[in-house]
Amino acid sequence: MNSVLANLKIDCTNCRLQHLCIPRGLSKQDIQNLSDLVQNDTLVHKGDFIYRQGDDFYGLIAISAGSAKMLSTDSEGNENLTNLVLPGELIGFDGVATKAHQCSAVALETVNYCKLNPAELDVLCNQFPSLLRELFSHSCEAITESQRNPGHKNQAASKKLAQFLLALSNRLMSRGFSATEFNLTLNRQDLALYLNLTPETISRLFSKLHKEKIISVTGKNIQIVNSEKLKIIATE
Amino acid sequence: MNSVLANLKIDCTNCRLQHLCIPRGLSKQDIQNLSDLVQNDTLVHKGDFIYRQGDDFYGLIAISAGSAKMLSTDSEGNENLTNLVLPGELIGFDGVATKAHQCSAVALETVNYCKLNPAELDVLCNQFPSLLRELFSHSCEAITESQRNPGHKNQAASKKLAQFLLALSNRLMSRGFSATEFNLTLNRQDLALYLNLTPETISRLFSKLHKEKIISVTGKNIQIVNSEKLKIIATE
DNA sequence: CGGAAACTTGAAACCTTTCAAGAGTCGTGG
DNA sequence: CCACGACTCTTGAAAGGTTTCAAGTTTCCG
Repeated sequence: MNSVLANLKIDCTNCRLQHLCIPRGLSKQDIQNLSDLVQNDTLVHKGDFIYRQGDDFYGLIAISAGSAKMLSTDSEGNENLTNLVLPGELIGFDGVATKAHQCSAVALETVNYCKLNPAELDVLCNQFPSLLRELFSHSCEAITESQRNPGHKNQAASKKLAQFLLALSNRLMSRGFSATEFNLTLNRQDLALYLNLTPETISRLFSKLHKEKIISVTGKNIQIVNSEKLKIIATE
Repeated sequence: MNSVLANLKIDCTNCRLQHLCIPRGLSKQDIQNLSDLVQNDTLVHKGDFIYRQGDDFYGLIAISAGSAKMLSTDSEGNENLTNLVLPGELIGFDGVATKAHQCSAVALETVNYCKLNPAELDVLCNQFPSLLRELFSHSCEAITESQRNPGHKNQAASKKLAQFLLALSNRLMSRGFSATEFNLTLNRQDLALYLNLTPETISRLFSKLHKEKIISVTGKNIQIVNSEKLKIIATE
């Protein structure tokens, strides 16, 4: 590893995810103000909880590396997987209104994250309205997203899976990763929870898409072989 | 109608929905500040659009009377019904981040609404951080809600319908309406869109619940006859 | 009052789930 | 480094529930 690079302090002013994270659209001065409030680069391992449903509000968190899943247990005790979180995305909004988290965030692999603590969020609210405005914008975007893409509609299972794979491919590409080959950090059970299917159905669909040479599946390694056909399946 | 009451100007400081709407948790001074920025009581009729998907951001809107549905057409041209909106609820967040609305809001009956215009939202952002903070809190709540209750999970159709009816009953009750008898402002087609079922299935379920004397259905008039049994169906 | 739209009801088809069993993968310990 | 055990994944067959297609009935509104 390059030790010069390794010693550079990473903060918001030089983060490679600026265009996705809170700094998006902010002035240099605002990014500096933000950077002074943010706690950078906490590391957690696969399976660790970043926060748990029921915890006191832990802060707004930006995933800087790795991926995480959002879990929420409803009043009947059923566990739902509500989101897959990639680098540059913000989580923690579920603890703002009630001061206690309504979801759990679990690392799917080694994860680095930055955090704006509750106290610093208050500082920001009082002193830097433009930053708060940006956070407001982020949260509104999350609403729109979760309302417009209720990924769990009663569509054909193959359509839901194709849409998931294409969306993931796009999200990975916009983060600088390969759009055609990637590692699925969710296992079949988690993916089934997310898409409202059973693990068996997921497995059958993967096999079918593999046989048809539309994707190549080797365990969690996925290659998109024929994205055109995949798009056709995604639109039916 | 009582003319004295009718002539009283309704604003945020005397609104009966204070406990649900933006003023929730604000100081008297903040409510006054808010009230000065809000445009009160616009009236629209059944079928009218409050705003359309694609419109420039129209403002944050609080429904003060009546009900509305939120529609969004996805990239494939399929129309989804993402929400039923009741008095005291805020809409318009879908236009904040992009400055253009990602959903349409359509009145299901005569609707009155109050509006915080984009320009006033900016004033608020710069001058009254505590109000902006409250809005941020509202938007975070909406995220939590839409992520935790993806009302359209692949559950038994009867369970989804029972859950919908019970949730609607609770929401109406907390707004001062009857919890056991109400008018369904959504038609079967809209309800089917919302629950991800077909109108035929909705119709069959209503007939079944009616025969079993769990609810009484006469067109759009719904009475909850046996809420205990309905709760059992809702939890399976 | 009449026509269009919304709603209801029936029967068959289709797709996912469920249940079951076997195959593959991973990590730990000998 | 290999072996074992647990867990995950795959595959098959049957069952069940919603959708689809179709036709009839009711409601609403001009």
